[in-house]
Amino acid sequence: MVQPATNVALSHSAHDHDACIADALSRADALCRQQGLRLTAIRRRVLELIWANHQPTKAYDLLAQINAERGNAAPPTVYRALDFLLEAGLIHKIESQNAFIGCAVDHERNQPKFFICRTCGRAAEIQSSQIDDVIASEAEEAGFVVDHQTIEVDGLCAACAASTKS
Amino acid sequence: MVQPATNVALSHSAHDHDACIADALSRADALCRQQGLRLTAIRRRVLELIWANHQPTKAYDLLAQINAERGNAAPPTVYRALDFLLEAGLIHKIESQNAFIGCAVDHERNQPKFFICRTCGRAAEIQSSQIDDVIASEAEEAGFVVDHQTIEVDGLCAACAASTKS
DNA sequence: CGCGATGGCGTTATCATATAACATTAAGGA
DNA sequence: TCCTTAATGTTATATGATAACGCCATCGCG
Ligand SMILES: [Zn+2]
Ligand SMILES: [Zn+2]
Ligand SMILES: [Zn+2]
Ligand SMILES: [Zn+2]
Repeated sequence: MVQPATNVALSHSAHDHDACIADALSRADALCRQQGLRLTAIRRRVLELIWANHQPTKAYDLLAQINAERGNAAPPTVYRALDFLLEAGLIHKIESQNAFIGCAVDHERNQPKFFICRTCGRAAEIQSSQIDDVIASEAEEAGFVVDHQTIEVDGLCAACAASTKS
Repeated sequence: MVQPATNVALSHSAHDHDACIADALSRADALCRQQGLRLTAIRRRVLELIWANHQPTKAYDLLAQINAERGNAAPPTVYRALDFLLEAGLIHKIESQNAFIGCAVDHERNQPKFFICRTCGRAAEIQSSQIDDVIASEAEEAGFVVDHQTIEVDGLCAACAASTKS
């Protein structure tokens, strides 16, 4: 079972990170098998790097990490992998940072949304559907048909807020 | 009195656009006078262009519009004006589009948030504080201290939805 | 008034992010 | 096998944003 992402992602306490990455990859494998998508070597490696970083990660940083191990890939290599992963719902883009982060959330009834700590850089995807409900009702009222949401809340996570308190 | 921005901005019906621009500029003049900020010629012109476009506008488009009339400004000219206007709260950045839009909203008790129509390109800043309230309570629960929000809801405005209907 | 401090702007160069276009290779089905 | 399609490689370029430096206008002060 996946724990609420909020806790793991924003927590500063240690966790079994290898297992965390492995879980994400096996979920990805399962999802792709089930949907007839091809999680090729590059795509899988990009996803793995994103999870390994465990923070919103920039495309060119991924590119550098890839090139450190396999030679000289060009930007399209990474961007195509990112496009695939986005499309498959395996990652999200953090628009306010031009960065990408892994998704461990079920989006049947809610859209992606994030708390992002400006101090430690961690981003937590939160799953509550309350925000979606309010947006839906506001949209309804305005006759607006919702397609996609970008919700990124910047601030201080609990741990960083605590250590800031003079 | 400023009407709720939602209606004006997403409405496809005509409005007195010259007055709309003039209002925005006079509000900006007042705010800057009051806060001891200098709304210089360039800054004012950039703000005017943003309002004239009445849609999220890209920095390099503004640059082109400026250059069409005054010669050859360089990117920093526009970006510095944009930084000033953002800082002053006179415009917002639409992160999902790397574009900028004028603000006609009172942000005492709520943070910027937008409905953006993918068909007509219009963006409406909505003022409801319900969304802020829910986010605040979710944040509270997680011990997260909110600093800034990026809320951009993409979809179809009422007018475009109506004309799409089969 | 003369002077120095500051802020705004011009200019050049460069960095950062993302995609277009086309060639090549790999995978999968008849 | 051979054909089709999807994925990847490769080169070039588009698009978005900032660093760094110098000049000049504005303003406070002696
Ligand atoms: Zn997600
Ligand atoms: Zn933190
Ligand atoms: Zn606003
Ligand atoms: Zn529309």
